[in-house]
Amino acid sequence: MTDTTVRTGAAPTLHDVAREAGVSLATASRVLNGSNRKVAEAYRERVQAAADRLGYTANISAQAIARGTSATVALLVADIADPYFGQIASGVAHAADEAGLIVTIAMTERDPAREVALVRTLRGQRPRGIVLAASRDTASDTDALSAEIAAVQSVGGRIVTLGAALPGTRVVAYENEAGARALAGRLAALGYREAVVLAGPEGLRTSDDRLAGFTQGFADGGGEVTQVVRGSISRDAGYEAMSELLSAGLAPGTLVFGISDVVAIGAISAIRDAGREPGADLAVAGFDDIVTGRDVTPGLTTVHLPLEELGAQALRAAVDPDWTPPEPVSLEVLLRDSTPPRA
Amino acid sequence: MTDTTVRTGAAPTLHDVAREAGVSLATASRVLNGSNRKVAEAYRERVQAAADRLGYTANISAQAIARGTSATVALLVADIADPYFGQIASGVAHAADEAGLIVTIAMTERDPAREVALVRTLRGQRPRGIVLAASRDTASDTDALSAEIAAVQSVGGRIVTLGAALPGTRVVAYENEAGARALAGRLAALGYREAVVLAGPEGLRTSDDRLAGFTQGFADGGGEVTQVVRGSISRDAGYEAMSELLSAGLAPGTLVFGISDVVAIGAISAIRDAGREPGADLAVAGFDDIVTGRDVTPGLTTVHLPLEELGAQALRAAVDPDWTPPEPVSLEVLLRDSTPPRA
DNA sequence: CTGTGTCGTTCTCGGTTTGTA
DNA sequence: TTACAAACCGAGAACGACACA
Repeated sequence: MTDTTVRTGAAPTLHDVAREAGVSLATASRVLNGSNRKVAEAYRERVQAAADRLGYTANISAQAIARGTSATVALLVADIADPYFGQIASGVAHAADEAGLIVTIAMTERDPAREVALVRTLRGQRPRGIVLAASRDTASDTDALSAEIAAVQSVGGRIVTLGAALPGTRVVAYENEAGARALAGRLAALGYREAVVLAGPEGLRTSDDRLAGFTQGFADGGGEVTQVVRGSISRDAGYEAMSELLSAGLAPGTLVFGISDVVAIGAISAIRDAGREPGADLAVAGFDDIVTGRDVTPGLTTVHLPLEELGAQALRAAVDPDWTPPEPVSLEVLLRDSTPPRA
Repeated sequence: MTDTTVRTGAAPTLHDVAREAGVSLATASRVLNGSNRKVAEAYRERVQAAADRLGYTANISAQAIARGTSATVALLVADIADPYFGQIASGVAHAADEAGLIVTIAMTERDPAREVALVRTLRGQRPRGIVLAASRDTASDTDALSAEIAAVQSVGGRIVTLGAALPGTRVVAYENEAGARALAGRLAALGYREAVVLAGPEGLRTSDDRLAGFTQGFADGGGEVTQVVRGSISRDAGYEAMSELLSAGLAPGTLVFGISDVVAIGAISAIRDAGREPGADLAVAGFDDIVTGRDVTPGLTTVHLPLEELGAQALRAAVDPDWTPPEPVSLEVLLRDSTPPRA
C-alpha cells in the first residue's frame, strides 16, 4: 500500500526505525515517544521520517510493560444495548479520548459472579482505572468483589463506582432517593393519590433507593403506594409486569412508576396493547431521561440524569490523581404528558 | 484483604508465584497458562495454591508481547449511544466473551479523519482484529484508511467491515438495497404513491444504498419519490428535517421514509409536534428495527436487522482463521401502524 | 546404557530508562 | 549537552539437564 517493501508477519519495531534512521534505540524512543531528554533536530527529523516511511506505531503492550502502566481504562456495564448504559459509555469514551486513553468494555449481564470474573480478567490488563457502572446488589456476596477491587487498587488502579457507592472506591453519585422523592412530590401535587411501582429485584441499590424515595415523597404528598411489583430492569420486564397488573385490574387514574425509563416505556406499551390509554387513564413516570422518553407517546415524565456527563465524570475520577468527590449531581424532574394533572 | 502481606505498587508477577511455590518460572508458567507440556500434580497444586494466595493474574500486556498476539479485538462505532450501534456492540461483546477476548471500543463520531486516527491508535494494541461498524463515506479520502488497514493486516490482524464493504476486508453484509426495495414495494402495495426520503449525507454508502433501493422499489410499485432531504443520521436530524418539510407543506397521505429508525422516530415526533398525525395523515417508515420502534406510537414500520447477530458474526469474522463469507443476511419487512393501508 | 518424561536455564518479545562516554 | 550500550519490565518457549525406568 506504500512504496516500501511489503512486510509480512511482523510490525515494524522501534529497532527497525532506529536502524532505518541510523540512530540508536534510545534516541528513536525519545523522539517518537515522550521524554524529558532532548534530541538534536537533525536526528529528530531523520527518526520521524523513518517512522513515517515504515508506518511505525508503538506497541502499546510493550510500552505498558516497560512503563509499568497501561494507557487503558475498563468499563463495566450491565448491558451496552441498554440506552442508559449506552449514554454513560458515550460519556466515558469521550472523556477517555480526550485523556488519550483506550477504553475496554465488558458486560456483566447483571450477574454478580460475572462481574467479579470480569474485574479479575480486566485486572490482567493493569488498567489505570475501572469504572463499575452496572448497579450492584447489596445482598449478594460482596467479598469476592472487594478482594478483586483491593487487588486492583494495590497496584495503583483506581476503581470508580457510578451510582451505587461501593466502600473504598471513588464514587460518582447521583441522588436517586432525593430525585425519586421530588418526582413523587410533584406527581402528588398533580393530584395523584394511588401508585404502583415497577421495581427491580430486591436488594438492587439503585432500585431500592428510588423506591424508598418515591414511596416517602408520595406519602408526604398525601398519596399511597399500593403495590410494588418486582422484575428485572428492562423494557420487556416492564411490559410483562404491567400486563399482569392490568389483567388483575387497575383503576383509572392510578400512577405507574417505572424504576427506570426503559421499564416505564415497556409499561406504556403494555397499557396501550391492553386497550387502555397511557396518560389520563393510567399515568406513567420513569427515571433516567433516556432520549427515547421524548419520542414515545405520551411523552414520558421522568427525572433527568446527565448520563453522558456522569460517564465523563467517572472517567475523570478514574484517572485524575488529585480527584475530590464532587457534590452528588442533583436531579431535575421533567413533567411530560404521561402524567397529566388530574382533574 | 487477604492474609498475606499487603503489597503496594506492584502486582504479583509470575516470578513471585514461582518463588512462593518453590518452583521455576517455566513450571509456574506451564501450570497457570496454557501449555502442551505436562507438569506433575504435586507441583501443579503448589503453584495453583501460591497463585491463589497471591491473587496472581497474568499481565496480559506481557503475554501479548511474549506470544506475539494479543487477546484483544477493537470495535469502531460512530456513536455508542445510538441504539443501532449499541445493539451491534452487544453482539460483538457477547461473542468476544465466548472467545475469551477483550474488546476495546472507540467512537468515530462519523469523522473519517478520526476513524483513520483511531485505527492507527488501536493498531498499537496489535489486536487480533478490528471491526469497523461505522458506516463509511464513499467519497472521502479512502487512501489513508486503506494504508492503515493494510498495516493491520500485514501483521496478521483482521479487518471486518460491517455493512458497507471495504475492499480487501472481511465483510459482514446485509442487503440494504434489497431490503429497502422490498419495503418500498410493500408500501406501494398499501396504496402509497408519494414519498419523501430523509437521507444521510450524500456518499454515505448505507444511506445511498437504501435510498436507491427504496426509490426503485417504490417506482416499480407505481409510486414516486418526490423529495430527498439530506442530513446526518440521528434522531435530531430527522426531527429537524421533518420540521422543515412540514413548514413547507406536505400533503396528507404522503409517505416519509427515514433512512434509519432513529431518523424516522425523530420525524414522527416532529410530525406530532407540528400538530399533525403520524400514521394515516403522514405515514412513516424506517430501517433497522431498533427496539424503540415498537414503543413509539404508532408502531414504526421498518426493515428488521438482526443487529446483535450481525455484531456476533462480525466478531467471529475477526477471529476465525478459516472464515468464509456467509450469505448476506436477507432482511424482513415489518409493517406496523405507522404505515396503515391507504383507503 | 539409552530412552522417556519433567523441570529449570536462558534467550526472546518491543519498548523504556539508567549510567556512561 | 547529547547519543549510545546495557539492564530491565513480565511473560513465553526452545533447549539443555537431570532422574528414573
